[in-house]
Amino acid sequence: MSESDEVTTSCKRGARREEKRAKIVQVAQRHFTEHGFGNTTMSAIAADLGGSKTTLWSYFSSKEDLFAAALDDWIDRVKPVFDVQREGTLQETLNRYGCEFLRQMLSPQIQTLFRLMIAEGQRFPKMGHIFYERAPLRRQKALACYLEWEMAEGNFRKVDGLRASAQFHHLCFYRLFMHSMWGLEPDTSPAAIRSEVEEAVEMFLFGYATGQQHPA
Amino acid sequence: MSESDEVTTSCKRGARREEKRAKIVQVAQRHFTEHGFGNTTMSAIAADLGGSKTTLWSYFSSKEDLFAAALDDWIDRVKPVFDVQREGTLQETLNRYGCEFLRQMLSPQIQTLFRLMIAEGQRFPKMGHIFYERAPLRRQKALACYLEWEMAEGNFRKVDGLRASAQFHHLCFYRLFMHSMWGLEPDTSPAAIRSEVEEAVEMFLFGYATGQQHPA
DNA sequence: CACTCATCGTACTCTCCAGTACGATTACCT
DNA sequence: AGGTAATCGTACTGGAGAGTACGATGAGTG
Repeated sequence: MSESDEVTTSCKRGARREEKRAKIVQVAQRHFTEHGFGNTTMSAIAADLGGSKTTLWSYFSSKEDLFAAALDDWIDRVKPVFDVQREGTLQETLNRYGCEFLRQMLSPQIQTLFRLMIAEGQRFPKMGHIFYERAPLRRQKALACYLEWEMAEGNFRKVDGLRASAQFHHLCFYRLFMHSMWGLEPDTSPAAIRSEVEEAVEMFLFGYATGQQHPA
Repeated sequence: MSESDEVTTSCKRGARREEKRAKIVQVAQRHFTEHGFGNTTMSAIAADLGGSKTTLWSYFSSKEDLFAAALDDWIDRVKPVFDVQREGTLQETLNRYGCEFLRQMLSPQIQTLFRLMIAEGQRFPKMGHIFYERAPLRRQKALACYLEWEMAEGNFRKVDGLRASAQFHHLCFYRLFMHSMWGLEPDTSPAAIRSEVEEAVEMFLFGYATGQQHPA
């Protein structure tokens, strides 16, 4: 967004400006993610920076501008391990991947990000798209890719890989995740995570019906 | 909460007070669910009521008080059709139930309720518990009851009914629901709903693995 | 009728906070 | 050195909105 503004005539000035901007965004991020949009004040950010408000406004012309920049940067930074380590059976791989995924989703950072996206989503319609494409969709594509490989190997029914991938993610995380969002303080120990994911994987692969075969 | 305060010495006065209170809560509810907590003003509620601000504060001593009351009442009122109509096969029943469920979840009211729960959840820690028990949990129990019946009939693997129920609900609604939350404006036509639920049901019952039987 | 409680309207205080004005200071650049 | 951009601190404006004060008007009760 701000790299290619124009050829920076001076070197140190331009560099400092970038640095400062980054620092502002970083501080703003902390405030926004700790208190949300409404309860964060520009004055507090300026004070925290040690600088003056004037300077703040010379970088971002409004609070919403700053928020957008902070969220942008945050989303860029949230690049958790999307990789699917293809070791062992399909079942083993899904278990391993699922546990790692769920563990990440239960981290405070991700919780806060979701909370912000949902709470302020109305105010920034574009944010939703950006967020969705960079985080959940990217994830789902990565797993879909793996699932399609397993389809080719003959270990997985031939279905829409992306949808199956989304289904798997939802199965793994929404129960504990939403409980956590609602303040129910669910058990998020490694053992609980493992159990949650195991149930999901088993159902995902084998289903619950008895005495019948796949319709397809 | 306010029924058993004390024996109302006068009859008409007490009755009117209850009525008025209910009306206030109702109006407040509309405002809160339409604009959220932060963007709702007490003055607007008073104006909408036709009454004066003084009266408002004679019923609720603060904005947060009123919000709590409104949410309380709302949660009481959210009693969508939890019943599972047991007609046709397991598959048919799940499809019918799932579609109705998803349809309800995509309504603006439910969306807003979730948004409020998540956004203001920090401010009202108790709310999360109340909400969870009255809405999602109640739902999941209703379906779990049906699933356990199907287990007894031999059509469903013998597993934890509540967890399976939760899994089914999550499979059905989270994809479209969250897309809608993020402002992605997904297709929510009856056809799209049907398709989403069909995929969920099929996976739920039969799984995706090929060439193997249930491990249990 | 006398009394009381609820309500009303209006105008007010108080606080918080985004955003601005302005003059002074400190880098950097040529 | 002299010019220029960025920065600083402080004090201000302006608006929004929670909550209050107060005097007036009814309606219900005894």
